[in-house]
Amino acid sequence: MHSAKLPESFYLNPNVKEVARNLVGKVLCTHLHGQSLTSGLIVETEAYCGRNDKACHANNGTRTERTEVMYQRGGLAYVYLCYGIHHLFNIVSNVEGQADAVLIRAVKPIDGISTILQRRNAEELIPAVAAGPGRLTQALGISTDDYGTSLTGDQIWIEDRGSKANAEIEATPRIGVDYAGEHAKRPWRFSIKDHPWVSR
DNA sequence: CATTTGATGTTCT
DNA sequence: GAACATCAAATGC
Repeated sequence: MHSAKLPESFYLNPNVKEVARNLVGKVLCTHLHGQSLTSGLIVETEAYCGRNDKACHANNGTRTERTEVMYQRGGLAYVYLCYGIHHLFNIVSNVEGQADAVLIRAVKPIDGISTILQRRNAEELIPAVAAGPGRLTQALGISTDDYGTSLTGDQIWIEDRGSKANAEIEATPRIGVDYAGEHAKRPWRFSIKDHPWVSR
């Protein structure tokens, strides 16, 4: 079957929670550095809002070199280094000036399995290969070099392969943001219910 | 099993 | 100098 790359309009939605929920069940594809195409089914995302959300890097107009791309129009990649080791992949959403983004937390590999296993130095396809925000970036070859890459290009993009919409999506509190106080309890994490590839 | 700890480097105070 | 949207290996049951 022919798969459809999501258009820029998908990312311009001003409701970042809706974007995060809609991304669950889509397919994240990468074709980088002349290597094989790799892809994975998105099973878990988190929404970060630029206004009144202490967990967001660009909360309430905090504008730095690192977060600059979040203020651009939706449809760009926001990749940054976490804990000095892990590259975390986010999708910028909303229109220019509104710093919203969606963190991809887990995928289930579909295409380029052997390349993915090689990148992760793994033997077999188990959830530890790509269930986790630092893991899937390594599995798909994404790094901070890809900061600001447009998702309407041919390096990183997202497809709708018409996966079954009957999968139950649940909303739970975000992970690893306890420092954000009350905001950490917001149910802005979306995942496919009881899916074995959801992180933690 | 559960819990703890060390690795690692960029950003911001 | 502290904090940080994490992971994997080591330790304690």
